[in-house]
Amino acid sequence: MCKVHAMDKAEEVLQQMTNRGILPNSATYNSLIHGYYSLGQCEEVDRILMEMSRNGVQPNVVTYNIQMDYLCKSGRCAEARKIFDSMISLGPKPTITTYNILLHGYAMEKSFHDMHSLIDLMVGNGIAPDHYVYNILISACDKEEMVSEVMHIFKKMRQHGLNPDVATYGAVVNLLCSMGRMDDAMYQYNQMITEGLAPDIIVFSTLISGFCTCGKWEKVHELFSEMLDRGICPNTVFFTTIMDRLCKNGRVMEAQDLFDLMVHMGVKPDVCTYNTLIGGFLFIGKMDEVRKLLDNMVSIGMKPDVITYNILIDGYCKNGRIDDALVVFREMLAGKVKPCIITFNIMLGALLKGGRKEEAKDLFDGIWAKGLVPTVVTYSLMIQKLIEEGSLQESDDLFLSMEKNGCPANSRMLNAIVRRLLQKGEMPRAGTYLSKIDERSFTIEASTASLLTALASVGKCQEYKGLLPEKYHSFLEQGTD
DNA sequence: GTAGGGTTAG
Repeated sequence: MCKVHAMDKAEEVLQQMTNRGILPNSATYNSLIHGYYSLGQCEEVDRILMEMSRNGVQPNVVTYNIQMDYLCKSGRCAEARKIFDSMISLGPKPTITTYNILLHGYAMEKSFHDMHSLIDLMVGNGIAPDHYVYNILISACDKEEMVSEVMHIFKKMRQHGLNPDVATYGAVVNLLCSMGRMDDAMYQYNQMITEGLAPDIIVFSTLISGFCTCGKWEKVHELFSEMLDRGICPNTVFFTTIMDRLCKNGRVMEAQDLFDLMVHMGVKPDVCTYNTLIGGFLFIGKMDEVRKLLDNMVSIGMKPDVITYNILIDGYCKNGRIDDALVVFREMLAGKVKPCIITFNIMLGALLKGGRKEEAKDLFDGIWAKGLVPTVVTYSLMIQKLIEEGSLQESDDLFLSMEKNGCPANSRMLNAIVRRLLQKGEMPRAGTYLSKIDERSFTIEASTASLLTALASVGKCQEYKGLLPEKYHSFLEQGTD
């Protein structure tokens, strides 16, 4: 019942069992906690946790895993890590699932350093990596230069006695398709069939999206019939995935055609489908089409959700209509779809970019009153603006208070700060933040490195060397060639 | 019994 989100029914059963003197245990409560988290109802989770402790039922490893998974998927890995650390020191002992949940969280924020040190810790604690570990690693790779890395991991897993499964191939095919390397993707697809694995709907949607993006319609049709021949029915996610890829490539009218096709085939669009298409029309600035879709949504009884609003606000901002975005934002504050931290991040970013710092500052200060927690992205936006306008003491203070509030900077944020400081010619401070990248074993991004190189080429190499950590001197020297 | 990976929107 929890899995199908029939929480009222589940609560009823809980009530019945209690009435008959059958005491719920951790597994009973875990089912409810998982159900409420997947509906985003954290107050209900807190209520269950209180009830658990009142009845003397201890949370077990699964309880913590569920909580960690929720935190990681909400972009709050730092908080999940705290639970993990307390499990290491006080128990219950993390299982391979616990490691994988955190690993996936780090993968979502592309913290490769954290991923690798977690795998080291796991192996050090006597747990051998399984399929999940390898598949998470592969799916975190999303850049051209990572293809060889992925192929390496691919080989390595076989050496450890784990044969790639459908999800492994799915991740590899996805990477190749996103690089536009359709021939290589098809090679892997054929390879997987040779190994006796049955391609599923995800593999087909990935390949078909790839061919749609490059307009190879004959391959699209070929794969689509092969999918049907294998008895796989296209579903909502399948169509939405392809529509998203089309929209991102500016082929919004083709996405619209697909929308019509899915309706024609009797596959029901969901909120995500509408949001995808709305985002597409905003991207090409067709506001009348956006309006039509919103009306259409409401007319069939589908409710726009927080993401619909975020897409709208973001779209208005990107079309230079910040005041229209603010109107929507205020509607949210007053209405029943409450803004989330991402809504704030979008609005903050747009106000700062538009030079409206005072309004941004007020918005930032109001986050806590809405019961929301700022993320690295939120702080990063504010800090970069402070640097840009030269309020360096203030930016340092905000950085410190951020980390003190349990939100440690990640690699991307530190790199962004260093780039801003370099652009402002603030070498000693850039040096300080470069050292933080080093201390935390993060790596310097290509764009940061090339900025260092470019700066050195204006002839101040020696002067800069005294201000930056020695490790980065080679970038300066490249600039003097 | 309850928890984890590869396609979809901010």
